[in-house]
Amino acid sequence: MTGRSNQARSGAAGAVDGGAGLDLQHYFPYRLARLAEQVSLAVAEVYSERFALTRQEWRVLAILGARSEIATKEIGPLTTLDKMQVSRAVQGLEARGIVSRTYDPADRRERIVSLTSAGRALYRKIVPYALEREAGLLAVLTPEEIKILDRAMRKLSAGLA
Amino acid sequence: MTGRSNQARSGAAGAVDGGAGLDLQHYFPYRLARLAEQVSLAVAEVYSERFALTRQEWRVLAILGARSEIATKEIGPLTTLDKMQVSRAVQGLEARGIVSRTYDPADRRERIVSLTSAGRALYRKIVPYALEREAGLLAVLTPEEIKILDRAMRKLSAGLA
DNA sequence: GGCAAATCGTAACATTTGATACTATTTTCG
DNA sequence: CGAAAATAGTATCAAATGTTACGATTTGCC
Repeated sequence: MTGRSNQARSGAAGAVDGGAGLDLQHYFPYRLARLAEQVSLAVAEVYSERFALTRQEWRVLAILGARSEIATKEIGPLTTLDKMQVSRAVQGLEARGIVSRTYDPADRRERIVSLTSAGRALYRKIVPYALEREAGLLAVLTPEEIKILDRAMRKLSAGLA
Repeated sequence: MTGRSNQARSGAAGAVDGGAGLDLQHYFPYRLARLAEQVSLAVAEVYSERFALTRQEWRVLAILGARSEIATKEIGPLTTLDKMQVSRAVQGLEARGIVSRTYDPADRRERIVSLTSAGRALYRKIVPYALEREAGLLAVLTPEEIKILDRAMRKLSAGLA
């Protein structure tokens, strides 16, 4: 990704010659996927190993911690989960007493999800660890790097939407 | 991730109060996972929709394009795939005539994977699109931003290893 | 008002992915 | 040398995930 680092590097090691080469180790999409997976794994230690939540459940919990009560259909857009993932995550959380559900009286197709008090307690317990993890990750960067990384991520994301 | 953007923002919208809050939309691990998924999807258009390869098969092909011949056991570390994923990806590629395999005479447990000529042709066909995609993604960034992004990714990755 | 189309959430099925254990071979070392 | 341990790759089974279609309800429109 450093400029043309992935451009024609012909004649290398018996590879396909006469055309462009692609070095996977330096290919930006690969590197990004790899990093995201590493980070995801590191964060999963918090919610998964310590609190037995799936990634999807954790995302839903994170949203509910901030909103406390939410219509099921709003969860998807906020968590980047499709409606089936949301359905399963919420069912999982309900089975463990972390959320409860009621039907919206104004539209009985919809269900409202709320944190139980156990859910609120769990949220309060997890969040410090999650924030600590985030801070720990970013600690290797300078404030300047964080700022640019933030901007770059926004721009990349916007460029894809 | 911008400094303490995820720190205590108590009293917001009926949420859990008296403790720290975590805004998922600004939580770095979430944002990174989201971006990586977007990018992955964009790149998958190239190898998946146009050439019917899975992500794992594409990674193996990308390695073989540069090496042309490789021991199966070397593929995993180079592609971040576990040995089962490698096994399945290689089988898939072999079934489609993209690679062929022989047993290593020096150690008959090992198998050597090589690109067939059809595989080389496929590689040459895909690579330009893949590089074009990468360039397209990065085009929204300035050279300076690319440089810092590159550095930040390296540092984050190293910090996790 | 009433019927067609849309929406919400989930069930049911298919496919993908992950975990475990097995076969074949090679290496280690008593 | 030869038995025990290690290694490469894969089969097999279990779990997670994606897809399709459905039941219940609401909305739009004639």
